[in-house]
Amino acid sequence: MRRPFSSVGQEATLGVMRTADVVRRYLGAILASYCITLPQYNVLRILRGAGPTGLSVTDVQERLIECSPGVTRMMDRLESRGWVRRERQTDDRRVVLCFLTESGHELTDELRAPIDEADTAVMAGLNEREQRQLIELMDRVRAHHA
Amino acid sequence: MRRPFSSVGQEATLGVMRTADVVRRYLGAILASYCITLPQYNVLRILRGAGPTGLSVTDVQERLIECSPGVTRMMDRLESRGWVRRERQTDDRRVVLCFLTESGHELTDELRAPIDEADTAVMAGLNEREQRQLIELMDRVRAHHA
DNA sequence: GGCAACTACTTGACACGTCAACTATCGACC
DNA sequence: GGTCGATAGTTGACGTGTCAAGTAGTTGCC
Repeated sequence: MRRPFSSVGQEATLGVMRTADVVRRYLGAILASYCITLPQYNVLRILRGAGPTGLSVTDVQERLIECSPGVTRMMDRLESRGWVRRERQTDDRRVVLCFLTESGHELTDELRAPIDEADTAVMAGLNEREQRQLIELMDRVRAHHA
Repeated sequence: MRRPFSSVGQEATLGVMRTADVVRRYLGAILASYCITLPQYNVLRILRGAGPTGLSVTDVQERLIECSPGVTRMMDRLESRGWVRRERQTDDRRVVLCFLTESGHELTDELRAPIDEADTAVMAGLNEREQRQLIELMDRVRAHHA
């Protein structure tokens, strides 16, 4: 090893960020062949889960744990590609509801299997018990800061 | 839980990315009070580790696992803030060597303790044994795809 | 010497993520 | 009913990560 870590915490934080980069790049490469990015796919997946009632920009933002300006602009792109439709709520006109279009449903249908496969493949260095262990450890890291 | 995961792999990949976001935001918040970003600090830390011989842009890029264009532009900013000095190597004029300046040394000296503390704090949900376990699991995830 | 292939880096373009500031709307209270 | 504060969303600006294309310099081979 080139770098001597100055603490276990440092090694862990760097490890988490490096591992996330590996995962992101792996999934991103799969999605690139469908001309969509990982953040965009995540939004579509969230809207899909919401069903026909749709979600407000704030709802999507909360599920992404990301700032709302980013969501607005993401929706701009997703709408211009025809995967998302936006509509102002009538009873509270401040709220913008977002829905998956028919085309968006088709895309997420098509992507479900390859992404599921990729999620499994990228974690293939660990068996199922170890993956659950990893999940639990990470859950506790996040829980401690919530 | 709102979202039922369709596989253990999916839960693990989402967990890794969410945990990395938490870590990034936590460390980023500490660094923001020193008017520097996490990626910038990482570059300074790398240059510091290299010592007075400096590092080429490619060397830095390899350690960051990031594309070189990003490194060039990061160096532009770090140089304009006076933390980094660049110099063309004389025996191979394609290579640009990067060095930490005196000011850059002072900043990294000042940041070492608070960042060490933050690395520990952000992982405080796990004891040391668990942190080592997490590190080992993540190492194996990365090793499997290297 | 001269040309071709390669390497190191830079630049342009675009997708994000984030902060600050702004607009539109709602709700509550006088 | 009108004003004030809160809320939902948008826009501008900037740092960053990435791809594609371009430039400068090096090496190898004739």
